[in-house]
Amino acid sequence: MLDIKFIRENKDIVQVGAKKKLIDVDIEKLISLDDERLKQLKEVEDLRSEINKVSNDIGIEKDQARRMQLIEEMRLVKEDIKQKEEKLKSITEEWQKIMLKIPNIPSVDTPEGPDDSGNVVLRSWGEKPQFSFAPKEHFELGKSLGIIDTETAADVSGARFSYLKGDLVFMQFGLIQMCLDILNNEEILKNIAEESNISVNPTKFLPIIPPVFIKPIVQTKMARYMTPEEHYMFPNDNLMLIGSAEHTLGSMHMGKIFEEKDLPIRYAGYSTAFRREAGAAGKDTNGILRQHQFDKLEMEVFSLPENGIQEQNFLVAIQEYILKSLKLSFQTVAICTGDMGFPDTRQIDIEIWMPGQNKYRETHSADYTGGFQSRRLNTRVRRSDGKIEPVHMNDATVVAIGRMLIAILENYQQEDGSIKIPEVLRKYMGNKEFITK
RNA sequence: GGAGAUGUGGCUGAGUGGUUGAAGGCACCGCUCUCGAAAAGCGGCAUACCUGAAAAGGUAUCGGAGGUUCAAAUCCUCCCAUCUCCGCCA
Repeated sequence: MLDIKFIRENKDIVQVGAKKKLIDVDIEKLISLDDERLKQLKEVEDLRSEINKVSNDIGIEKDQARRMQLIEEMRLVKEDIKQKEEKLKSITEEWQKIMLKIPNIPSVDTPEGPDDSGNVVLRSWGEKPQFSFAPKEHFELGKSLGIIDTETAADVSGARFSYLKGDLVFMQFGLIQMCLDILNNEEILKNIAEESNISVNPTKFLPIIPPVFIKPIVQTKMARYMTPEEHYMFPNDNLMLIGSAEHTLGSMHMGKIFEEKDLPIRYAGYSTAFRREAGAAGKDTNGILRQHQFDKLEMEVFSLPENGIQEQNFLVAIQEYILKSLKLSFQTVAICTGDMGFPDTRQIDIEIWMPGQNKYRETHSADYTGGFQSRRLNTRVRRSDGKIEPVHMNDATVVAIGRMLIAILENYQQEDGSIKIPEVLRKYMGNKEFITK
């Protein structure tokens, strides 16, 4: 969330920012509510102060009669506090509700727009592959090769589940291993940064396998996928399944204060992601594009505020480096105000060209949330001058398994229905060249 | 799942219901000493919020949430986590 002080001092910016994100909030109402809250808070604190003072006096008062009188007086003050506290509590609750609804403010370079039609292509890379035959969609290829089985999965688990089999499994782990090797190599990271003219520390990404369950209260602090319908809930255990490793990576340092010299901290988290896809009924129902369950390698970075944008650019550069290694044609897109995530101040997506579908499809996202999540999580940094402030947080996809497999299947398909394995992946797949029946 | 124990500041570790936001130690920062370092000495060292231009003052926080009390780290209830033993298990 945003800092209430910041909101008070920049109410126009906050109001306009929410409007651009098409989110309806009444900042004026929030501020008048905040005035009321502060007034009430002061009253309660003054009364408490009185009790504290007099209680000390009572402790050293020798005169029994005087003592009893003070105790009686304080008993009355306590009644008064109780009433005022209740009022404060209800005001604070309403205040909090509005605070949680205020989205992060879009960065100045975020394009304005109502929905994905307002997104702006920043750059594109690679030639779209030309085929001498009509390219197939991934589910046809996967089915005929016997490496994707959604039908059995539908019987066993329902729609939007799949069995990935054989070489596709090797490909999944090959991709993950390849990417971990990159993220664990400072030399490569340094080169990626230099080639994109990004000035960041080449600190490696520490690989993490995080929990896939999260407490709902913590999920709220991550401020992503806010409606309960988007999550698998386990009320008996008061737990829910994560929709992304981001949720349990970003919350790893709740309540912690970093030292300035320890930043940036970079993680590469591998986990299964679980999504109910409640709002996507009937959309992308074929194959493995939109699944309830998929594996994903995700980057999460904690940095100094002034380095946040550079970190995001760096994460995007890493994503692009990986796609270039795989020789996949893609475009990098600045997501507009109406399409971006609630906690994001700047969102950049990558879409890979999918020949079977004859369009670009989103495969990667890079979300810069600034201090928005960290303020809720209470993850901060102590600057060298002693000042403490929220750290800035970035998260970004490395490989989202379903979609990356689709991209490879569709782009590397051959006329006979076999799949040529991208060269960089072969060493992770027993030097195999093709996936065949 | 059963039995027991424990949760205090960055770490360690005291703490009888009444100037305890919390002794002592370590770590850290500053100063003195030194050519420099070490050692020693002196001082400083939690976070959030409120008031204030500032100095400063106030409130809250001793795993978490409630409660008792004029007053709670200290008493009560519930929850959570950790440790040990047993059981089960990849």
